[in-house]
Amino acid sequence: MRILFMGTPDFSRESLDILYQAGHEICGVVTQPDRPSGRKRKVILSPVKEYAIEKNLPLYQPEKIVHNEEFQDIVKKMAPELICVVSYGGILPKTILDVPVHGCINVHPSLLPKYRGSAPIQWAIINGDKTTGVTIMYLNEKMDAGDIIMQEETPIGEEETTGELWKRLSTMGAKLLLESIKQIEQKTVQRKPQGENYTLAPMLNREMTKIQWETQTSIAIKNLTRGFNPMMGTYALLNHKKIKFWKVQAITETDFKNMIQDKEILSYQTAKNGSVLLADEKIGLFIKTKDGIISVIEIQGENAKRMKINDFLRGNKIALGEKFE
RNA sequence: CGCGGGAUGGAGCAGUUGGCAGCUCGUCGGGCUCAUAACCCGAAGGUCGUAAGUUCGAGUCUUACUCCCGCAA
Repeated sequence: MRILFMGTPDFSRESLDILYQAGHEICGVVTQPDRPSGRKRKVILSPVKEYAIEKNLPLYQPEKIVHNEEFQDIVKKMAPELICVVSYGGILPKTILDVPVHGCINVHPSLLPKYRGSAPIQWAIINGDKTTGVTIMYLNEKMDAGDIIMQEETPIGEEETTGELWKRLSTMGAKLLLESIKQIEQKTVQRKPQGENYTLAPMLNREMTKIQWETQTSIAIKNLTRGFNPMMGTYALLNHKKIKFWKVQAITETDFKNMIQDKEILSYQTAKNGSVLLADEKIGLFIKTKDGIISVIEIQGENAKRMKINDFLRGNKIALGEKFE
C-alpha cells in the first residue's frame, strides 16, 4: 500500500521500519523540524529522520501542518492511500485527514480510551497499573479520540521502567500496525468507537520528579521513580545538593531489620520522613518514608553519573540521620 | 556560539600555598571461624582525559581539544 508516515522519536522508528520491511510503498516521511537542543545547542536528528535518510525516503519537516497550505498540497500530490501517524507530535487538520482514501491511523501506547495524551506509558507506571497495551485507531480531529481498530494488552512488570516498557510497546505497536493495514487492504477492518468515558495522560513536568516525603508512600516513590526512568529520574535534596534516584525498592521495617544484621542504625520510630536510617556501602542506603522504608539501588549525585548505590556510598559518606528534603 | 560542574590504579572519591600519589572498596595470596556483606596479615595494580606551554620541579598554574554530568530549552 502507498503510505505516508508521520513520526518523530524512536518509538515511531520501529513502526516505520516494519512497514518498510514489509514492502509497503513509503511515499513520504514527515517528522518534526530539527531543533537545537541539549547542552551545546547541538542539532540532533530525530530517529525517524535518520531512518528516512538511511533508506533514502522522501523527507518532509514542515514547521507547522495546521494552516499550512503548501504542505497540504504536497500531501495531496503524494496521494497516499493511507497515512500512519506514530508519536508525531501534533494533531492533523481535517484537510489532511481527508486526503487518503483509507484514512489516517495511529499507534497509541495505551488501552484507549484510557490515557489519551502524550505520556501514556509513563502514567501507567506512575499509577502502578498492572497492565497496559497498545491501540491502533483511526485519527479524527480530537486528540487520541478516534475509532479503535485493534488492541493488545500486556502486563507491566513489578520493576519495569518506562524505558523498558517503551521498547516493548513500540515493537508490539509496530506489529499491530502491520496487522491493521492488512485488514484494511482486505477490507475486513472494523471500527469500534471509544465512547466518552476516557482518562488523560498529560505531559510530565520536572516539578513532578521531586519526591514528597510527607505525602508519598514507599510504593508511590518507587512507581514515580521507575516511571521517570530513563527520562529524568526523581530527586531529593541532601545538604542542598540535588540527588537523583533511578531505582528504588519499597521495603518494610521487618525486611529492613533482617538485612541490617548488627549494624548501628537510626531508630525508625524517632526518624523523620526522609531521614537516612542506614548508609552502608555494602548493605545500601535506606530512607524512612511516610509508611515504610525505601532502599535506594541506583543513584546519581550532582555533576556525577548514574551509579549503583554501593559505588556512590564509597565516595560520598552519608551520616545516619541526615535528611533528604 | 545559553549558564555551570567534572575527568586521578578495576569501582567511587581525596589530594592543602606547585616538592616521594592517598582513602574506602574490589581483585590475588595467606590466616582465623560452624559461619559471614565479619576479622587479621601480605601483594599486585596509576604515562593523574589528550596535546602544548610556564618552571629546577606540574595531579596542582596557563592555553587548546575530546568525552561525561547538572541547570536551562
